[in-house]
Amino acid sequence: MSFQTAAAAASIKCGDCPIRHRAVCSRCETDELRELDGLKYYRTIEAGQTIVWSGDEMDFVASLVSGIATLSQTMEDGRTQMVGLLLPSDFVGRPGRAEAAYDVTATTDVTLCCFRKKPFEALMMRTPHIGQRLLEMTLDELDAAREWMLLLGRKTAREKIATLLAIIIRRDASLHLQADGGALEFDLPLTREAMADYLGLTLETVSRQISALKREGVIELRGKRHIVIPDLDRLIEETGDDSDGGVLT
Amino acid sequence: MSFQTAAAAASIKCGDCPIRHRAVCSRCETDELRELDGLKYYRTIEAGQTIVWSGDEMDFVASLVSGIATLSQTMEDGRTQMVGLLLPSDFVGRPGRAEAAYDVTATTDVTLCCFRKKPFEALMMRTPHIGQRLLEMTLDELDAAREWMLLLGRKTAREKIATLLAIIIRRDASLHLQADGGALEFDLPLTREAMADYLGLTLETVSRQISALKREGVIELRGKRHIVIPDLDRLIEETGDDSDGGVLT
DNA sequence: CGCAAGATTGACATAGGTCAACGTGTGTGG
DNA sequence: CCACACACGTTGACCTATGTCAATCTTGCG
Repeated sequence: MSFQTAAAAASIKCGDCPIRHRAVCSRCETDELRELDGLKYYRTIEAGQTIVWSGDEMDFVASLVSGIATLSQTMEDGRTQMVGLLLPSDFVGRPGRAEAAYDVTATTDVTLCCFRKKPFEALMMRTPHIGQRLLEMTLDELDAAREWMLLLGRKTAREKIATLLAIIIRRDASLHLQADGGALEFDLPLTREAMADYLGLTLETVSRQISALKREGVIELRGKRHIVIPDLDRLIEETGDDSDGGVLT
Repeated sequence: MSFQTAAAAASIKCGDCPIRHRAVCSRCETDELRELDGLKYYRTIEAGQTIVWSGDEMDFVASLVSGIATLSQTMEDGRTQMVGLLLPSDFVGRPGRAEAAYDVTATTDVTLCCFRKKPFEALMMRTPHIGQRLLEMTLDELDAAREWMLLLGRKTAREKIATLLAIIIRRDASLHLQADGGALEFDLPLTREAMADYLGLTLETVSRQISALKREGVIELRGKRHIVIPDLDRLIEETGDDSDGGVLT
């Protein structure tokens, strides 16, 4: 497991932090921020590296500053299921728990803003704003997990793929908004295997369904990872969800 | 939707409440309890009735006092997936959200301890103990949801059934502890259809797998709903989980 | 250039879904 | 007190979506 302290990142002041308004610390006042500023330290992890293994002692919690990481569980015989996708501003670790419950793996290069667990927990007791925000974030994650349960339990392979693509777009849309009428496009941040682990499929099925969607014109591929959606409504029909879904509204 | 105020239940003082030490209010001090006592009202729902429909305006939150309820999501074409099982002390509703996100259905007769949402939210702002406990409970639910994602995405039908039985036993064990060496037994609180909705299977598959487990002596049936486990380790082997699993330890 | 790592595709196997018939048991009304 | 209806459960025959195994293609990189 390789990591290093990011010399450059270490100098970021919380006030300038890119995830300032979305992370656990988003509700903190100036003086609370100052305290966090003193506690925090940055850590960077290269793409492909595992950040923590399930069962490891975990003496820190963190906010994901940049990059993408996955939470996954693996059975003894190797079957694995992704149980969460961590994006910038998401929280890693659980206050009040000593051991990691899941494997956390960096999908791209990742920067974490870490806090040693004990001081963080102490701060949390003194600072209701942090607990409040963490509750809100946890409730959102619970909703996402439950939406995923519907996908895993009841959707077909094709619906699963379409849903994943739609979710990635929805997320992307909230950042670099694109022309409404025009074609949407984005880079898949996941390998076929990672997609399979997320969707409860095999990579072969993922590959076949992507090919099928391409053949039928629902999506276009530019290279293996870059996807173009000529007609978003068409894609959304394929997800099996209620037609609206609140995308881009 | 039929419900009524439980005249008898209405007189329960928080101090005597059966879920006093596990629910959202578990950390509250005497004076905080007094305040809750003033806010709360009881509501009972008969087995089979739906408590709220997904999308409904929801102007209350509640603790489940007795009985069992389910959270589920249904797709337009009728496919449904249970996304949570609510047991006594579990919390219903989400502070800060106006509409219910899931159908909540009473599986058995159910008693709720309700709070109108606005006053409860206000109380939560003033009383960190409630938010803290709710965070803890939400984190536990998130873990449970993620464990269920592994089951839905990667387990075989047989493993799914065995896991469900093991979970019910684990829960039961924490109440009426039974002789360690002796056979464990319990009543299934769910129909085959509800089990299927929980496990992402059809009821036929559930029925077949239960028959198979019976045929092979992993379980015994007394009537349709009462289950006897002659050898717990044997059942746990069938779940596909790590051998220990922390059951009864 | 030539190999890995990722991705695609094909042939085939199978777990679980679907449709349909048949049990079982319990509460209700004649 | 019977019977019969209805909800729940079981079982069978068959089908299909997805998994498995294996060969081949593509592409970026040392």
